[in-house]
Amino acid sequence: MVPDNRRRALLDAAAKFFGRRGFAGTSIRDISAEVGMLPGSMYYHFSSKEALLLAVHEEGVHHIEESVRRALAKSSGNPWQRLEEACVAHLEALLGGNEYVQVVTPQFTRLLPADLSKQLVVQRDSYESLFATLVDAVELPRGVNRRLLRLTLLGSLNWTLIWYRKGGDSPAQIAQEIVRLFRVRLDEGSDGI
Amino acid sequence: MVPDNRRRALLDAAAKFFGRRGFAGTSIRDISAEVGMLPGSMYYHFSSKEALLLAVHEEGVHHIEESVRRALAKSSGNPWQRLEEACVAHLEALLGGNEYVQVVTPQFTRLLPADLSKQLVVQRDSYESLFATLVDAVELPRGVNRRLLRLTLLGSLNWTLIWYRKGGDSPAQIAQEIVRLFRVRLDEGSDGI
DNA sequence: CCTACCGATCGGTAGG
DNA sequence: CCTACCGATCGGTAGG
Repeated sequence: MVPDNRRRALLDAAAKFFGRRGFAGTSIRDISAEVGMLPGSMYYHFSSKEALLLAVHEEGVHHIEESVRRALAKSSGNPWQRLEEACVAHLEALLGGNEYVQVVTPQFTRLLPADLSKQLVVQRDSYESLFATLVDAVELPRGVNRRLLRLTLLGSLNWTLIWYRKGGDSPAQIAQEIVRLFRVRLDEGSDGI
Repeated sequence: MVPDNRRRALLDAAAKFFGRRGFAGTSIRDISAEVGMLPGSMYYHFSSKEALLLAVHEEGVHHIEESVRRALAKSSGNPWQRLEEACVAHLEALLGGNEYVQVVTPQFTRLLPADLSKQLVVQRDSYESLFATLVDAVELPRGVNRRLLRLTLLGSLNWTLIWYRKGGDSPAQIAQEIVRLFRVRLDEGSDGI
């Protein structure tokens, strides 16, 4: 029965500002004012600005990872279908409106001080290896660079954060179309065409 | 015979810091110290921190655009070949070590104040429409979303900034492999297979 | 370009 | 969580 609504509110506000203005571009005063708190009071809930970001990032990773794990738990398809379902879940989490996920991208991390950046990478680690496992399971024709496929597929999905606007195709449709862009021919390797 | 070495040095230092730490994460003092100048002296060369960024960004866009235009001027291939050559030139400019180009990406722009962000988008405008023209010229099978292809291809290329390290495949090889990932099957539409 | 400086804002803290 | 405050740093300027 602990009323950590204040902590929750701080996290929400931090996610919003960090995602839109970046870490350096956001002040403790921005965040605390958003929740009607005085700047110093934030330090009752978090030990530092960096600790706040770590908490936001962890929750963002968790949100995406759970979305994908749920999708995979329901899936019984072949490797290509599982990969596609994972991509759909990934994009639904990424574009679904959750503010925390905006902070879960290497482009965001790259601008941070090295030590802070490393801690975020650790938080993403298990999710990224999950994704690698899915790509590894897929059959490919000889000569296709599996690592490049993984990086390019993930990059294409994450890049939607830049251009996606509500009102057009749904995140799920976009993910399916993107996977199809890669899959169609590559998939033939396993069909023997 | 104007010795604008100092202006040049400021631009170089700004490109370096903006690219690595972001706009908000870089101070005038970082930049001026890098070139052995006092903070106030920068304002003799540029009217504001924003003006400095605008100049860096403009040069970054110019660098990429010229690389692509040169490649296209030499090219006499079909639309797919021209698109591939443009992608190669794009990636060679992006990964070739020029510090200015790190600032030429929507992910960087997204964190900026809206009015500044808009000015950068204007600077990128002509280059992006050049790229759109190339994608428009390519033959595609029915059902392939041309806009999505363009966004995904460009996203894949730009995403290499995240993971590219010297020592592996060259930027040109990576660009060719990425285009092939998209092209192989899509291209068949025009071959009637 | 330097000197010398401005007011504003920064992340963070002591004490309650 | 607020009060009250700290030293450091910020973008920028006047005057030369």
